Amino acid sequence: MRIGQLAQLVGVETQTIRFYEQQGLLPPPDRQDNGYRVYTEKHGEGLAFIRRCRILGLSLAEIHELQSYQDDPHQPCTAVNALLDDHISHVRSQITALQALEKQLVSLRASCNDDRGVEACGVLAGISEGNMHQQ
Amino acid sequence: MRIGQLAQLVGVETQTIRFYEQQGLLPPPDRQDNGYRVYTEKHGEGLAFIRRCRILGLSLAEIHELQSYQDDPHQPCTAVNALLDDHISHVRSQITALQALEKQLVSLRASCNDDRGVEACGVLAGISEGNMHQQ
DNA sequence: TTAAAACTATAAAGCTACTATAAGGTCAAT
DNA sequence: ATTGACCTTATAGTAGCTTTATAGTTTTAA
Ligand SMILES: [Zn+2]
Ligand SMILES: [Zn+2]
Ligand SMILES: [Zn+2]
Ligand SMILES: [Zn+2]
Repeated sequence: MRIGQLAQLVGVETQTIRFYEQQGLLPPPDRQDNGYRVYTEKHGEGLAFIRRCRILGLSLAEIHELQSYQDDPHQPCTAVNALLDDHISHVRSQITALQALEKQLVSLRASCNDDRGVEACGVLAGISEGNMHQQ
Repeated sequence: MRIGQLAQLVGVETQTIRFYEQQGLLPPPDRQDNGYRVYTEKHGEGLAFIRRCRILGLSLAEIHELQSYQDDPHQPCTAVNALLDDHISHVRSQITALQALEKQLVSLRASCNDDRGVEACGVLAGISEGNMHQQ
């Protein structure tokens, strides 16, 4: 299986596959005589794993860490679960920050309707005056 | 006023000020004979405006757009308000996506307790099996 | 058969919004 | 005279790819 087929199978671009290989997330495959990469099903599974992790918002570093646990299956899975717990709290704090931001933006937006000139725009005035309530 | 004083006044690093100048967000100040930048109060206001926009999550491109409106004060402010509306919807869709993600992560986490080996870890199994419900 | 289309390879740059480092010039005080 | 604080430019690094450039290979079609 060549790189294009693998890419289509998993739904990634070929460059992305090369990039993961370069980053050490995907093992370097064998090469044909012409230098073309040849992939096996294992590579497909590995790549799909990476993609699912990315969809879950995990960073490449976190994925790398997960892979190191996979390579050592007799360890207790405490570290895996802890990694996920950490990531969940990342996500939660992002949500909290964005919600505070949304509130601020909505109140700023409420300070203007569309029937004004830029010089009287409540939004621009609100930003310029700097009476922003820090979270 | 030199760059260090301006930086301290607004609470930014000096490199950030030079960066904004390079990006066309802050007008190039006059220079002393020795090449040092000399800033006025106007620059201070401009820089503070940029920083407040950044705190509101606006991109440098969006800030640039806002500045172009400021330079043309007789236009109606429809575009300003529209920019903010767009940004609010950016933020809202990010929140929605993150909330869906959080749900997925929490349910994945619930599939494992800490008292297993990596080979039986519900989290790793959940990712590997790929039975993830796409949002 | 040959020429174009499609695929592969590497290397390097671009994206965002800075931050950090290097190597050096300027200035006040000691 | 030299230390230290400040300023200058240029360059590289961050994350996770995407895009571009350049070139070699394979497949398909005329
Ligand atoms: Zn994380
Ligand atoms: Zn307005
Ligand atoms: Zn925006
Ligand atoms: Zn587990």
